[in-house]
Amino acid sequence: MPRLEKDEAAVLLDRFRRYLKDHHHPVTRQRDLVAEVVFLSGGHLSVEEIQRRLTDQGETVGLATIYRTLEVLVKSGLVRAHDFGQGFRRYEAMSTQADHEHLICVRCGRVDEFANERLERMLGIIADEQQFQHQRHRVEIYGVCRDCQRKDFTQ
Amino acid sequence: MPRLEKDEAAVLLDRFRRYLKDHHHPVTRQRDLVAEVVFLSGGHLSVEEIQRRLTDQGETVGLATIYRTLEVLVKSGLVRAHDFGQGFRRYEAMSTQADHEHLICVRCGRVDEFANERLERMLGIIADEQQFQHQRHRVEIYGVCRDCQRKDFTQ
DNA sequence: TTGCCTGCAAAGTATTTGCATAACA
DNA sequence: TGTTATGCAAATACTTTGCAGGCAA
Repeated sequence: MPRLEKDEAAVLLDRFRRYLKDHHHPVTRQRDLVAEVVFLSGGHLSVEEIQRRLTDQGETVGLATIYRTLEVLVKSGLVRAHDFGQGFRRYEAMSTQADHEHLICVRCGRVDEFANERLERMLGIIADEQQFQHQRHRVEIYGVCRDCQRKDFTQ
Repeated sequence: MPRLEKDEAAVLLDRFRRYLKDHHHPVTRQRDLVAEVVFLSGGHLSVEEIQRRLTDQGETVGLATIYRTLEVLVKSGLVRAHDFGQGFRRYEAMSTQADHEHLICVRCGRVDEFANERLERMLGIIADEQQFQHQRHRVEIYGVCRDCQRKDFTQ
């Protein structure tokens, strides 16, 4: 599971600040805080989880501001939005790592990642065959994660 | 693009009626109407589109009833629900055809299908490698469809 | 100083639920 | 006749928007 290093989070945060400046958007305390939480986590956070982490840090940022900051982060290309069909979105830092896809546990909701070059290539070829101009794709495998399989045995 | 034949729609409707009877759920006019629209279309309909088609037929079915009927249809296994990240769900008849994946046009929202056995096999293997118990998956390719590419040229 | 940001509350969108009435078996 | 469905309206969950006041450049 690729978790972002503290160094990488710092790099991303720097890029975000530069992005804001380049686009004449003020760099504010709230934007910094939200971005930092997403970059440091490296996981797939919901807005609720982001707000909880901020609260745990003793910071208060309004929900609307979190949503608005995430919008900017997505536009900047530093964060990616996901909809895993759970009724809300999840946000993920776009580190320098390669493209990856997701494994979603239907029991516990945990989201893991995997990367597979052959798969990526195959999708490009399939799109070509259909004369479809490929931009991006989404591959999600739903099932039971290792931990939840273990629980089946225990019980 | 596999569109369902009228005959196949009739078969599916029959199965749905039997499913209702087997589960001691009344077969009502509204359930019949909603199921028929989905089975005959063969596409990927939103609830709004389903209601519009019913209205066009001169039938009035309440929104809540459409949602409740779709829930039963999904439980019966005759219809599949999709979330293509457009802010609402789409529903598709599960014909006898093989598993397939989707191509979603980011311009016009059109949804096309493709089937690829090698891809299906590869996903099973990837899940195994990750010790993940594969149940189902979702592969979506986002980009520009043939028609919208053509429009680029014209303009 | 000027303009964009923030937080609150209100609005919005897709979907679900409660309840009185109506339809199926 | 006894369930269960239906339709309306209200509720819900997540997200977006309007606006008055507050920071960043």
